Amino acid sequence: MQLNVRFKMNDKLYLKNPEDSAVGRQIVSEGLKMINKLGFEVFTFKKLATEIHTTEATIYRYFENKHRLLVYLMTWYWSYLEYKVVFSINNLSSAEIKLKTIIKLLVVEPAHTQEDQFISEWEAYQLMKWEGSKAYLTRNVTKDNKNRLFKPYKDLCSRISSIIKEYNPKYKFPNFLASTVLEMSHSQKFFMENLPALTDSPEKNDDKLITFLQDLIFHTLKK
Amino acid sequence: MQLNVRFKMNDKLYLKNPEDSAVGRQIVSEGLKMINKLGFEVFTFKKLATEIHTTEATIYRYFENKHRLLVYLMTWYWSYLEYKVVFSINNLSSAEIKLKTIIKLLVVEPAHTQEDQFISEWEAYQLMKWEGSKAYLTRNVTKDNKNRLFKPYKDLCSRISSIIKEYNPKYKFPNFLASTVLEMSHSQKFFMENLPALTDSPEKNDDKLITFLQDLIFHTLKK
DNA sequence: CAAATAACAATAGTATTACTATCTTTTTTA
DNA sequence: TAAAAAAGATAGTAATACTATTGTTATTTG
Repeated sequence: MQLNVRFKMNDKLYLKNPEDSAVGRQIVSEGLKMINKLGFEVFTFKKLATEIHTTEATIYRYFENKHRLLVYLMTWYWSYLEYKVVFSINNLSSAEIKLKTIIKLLVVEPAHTQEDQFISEWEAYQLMKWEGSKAYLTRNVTKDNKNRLFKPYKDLCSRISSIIKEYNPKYKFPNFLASTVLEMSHSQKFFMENLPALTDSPEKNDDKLITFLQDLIFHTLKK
Repeated sequence: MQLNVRFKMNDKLYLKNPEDSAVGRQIVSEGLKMINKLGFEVFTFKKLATEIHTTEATIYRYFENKHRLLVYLMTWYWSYLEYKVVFSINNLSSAEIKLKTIIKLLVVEPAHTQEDQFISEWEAYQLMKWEGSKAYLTRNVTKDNKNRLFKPYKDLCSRISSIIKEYNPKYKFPNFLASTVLEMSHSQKFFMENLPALTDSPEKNDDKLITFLQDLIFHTLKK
């Protein structure tokens, strides 16, 4: 089975929908790869234009600036993660198993092989790890938030939050806990790979992080 | 009592020690304020030079680029936090009370009044909240880390980690937990103020965040 | 099928950024 | 008080982050 997911993207994210044309799709998919390769600060529309044999002007017809492209990509990934979460816990009846499944899903790096999707899952995962928080750590958060650009992130968070409530309806801080797990599943991986002294897993050992997060969640939610 | 703290800064952080001259100190203290005002991306050395009535060239004699200034400031703040942590738990014998004290210290915004220090604590706290992770989320992490630029952050983390171990010597993930608390004490505050849907505290209510983090830590460390 | 229209390429141009270089003046220190 | 160091003044460059214009090529629609 070769599944191909698409999400309805907020139209404030772009000037012209990149999904509607070949160039548009290239801007998004190659842009993602290039941001990962160079880092967001070094990435420019000029470089991307050269890479995909188009012009800067063309890219600017799709995205207002490179930050919008970043938010577009992150938004796609958050939606994708919510989809994966929903899919993975489908038919599971125990909230405990649901939460365990979600943590694994968040921590484990997706496979890199044969990805012929519009947006590469593996690349999106790398982006989350390295540039994810830059989507909201700007002076435009409030405006962007009003434009509902972070809705997919909030939806993902509240999806996890509701399972936390399912597990322990009396727990007072399901959103804090959900966003903590979400944030930490990515940033602790960054630490493991780049600043291992901040972690307890010097090698790329996902199991320890999974155990840590599961412990954290279930001890906290103990009834 | 008017205490004035100074830390030995890593000399890889600057080209010329800004503490040694009036302009240097202005670059640091006004630079901090300006980054907070404009946001790191919009901040430039040119603008800072105009503000403090000096030239770009002069600033470049102190710092290689604006990212180095950011790391300098963050490094100062991490050292300062460690100092505050050590100071605040001095004479406390119970590891539990130590951890509770530290969480409060991390979460509560410092007072803004009459700060005649070289670096304003309140401004540094804002910087941590808005730009903190940008210090390490770059393609230079590894190099910067080799130059020991993140040592103060690691020291702060391991300081907390050792109290966690003191509280429960059998706990397997003291570093994960310490860095989680450290990161979350700042980024959940950012969420509370800017993306409250991700939290359980719509108003600026520190108590809830403090309770959440204390719960998190003590349930996790339950023997 | 022709005409209209939208999309894209090509090109040019501007203000700002992120620097480097050089020379002069001022301040510090020996 | 002379030498050295720091700062100021000024200039310049390559790259960035855009905007605008015009011509060309697809695509849509009447």
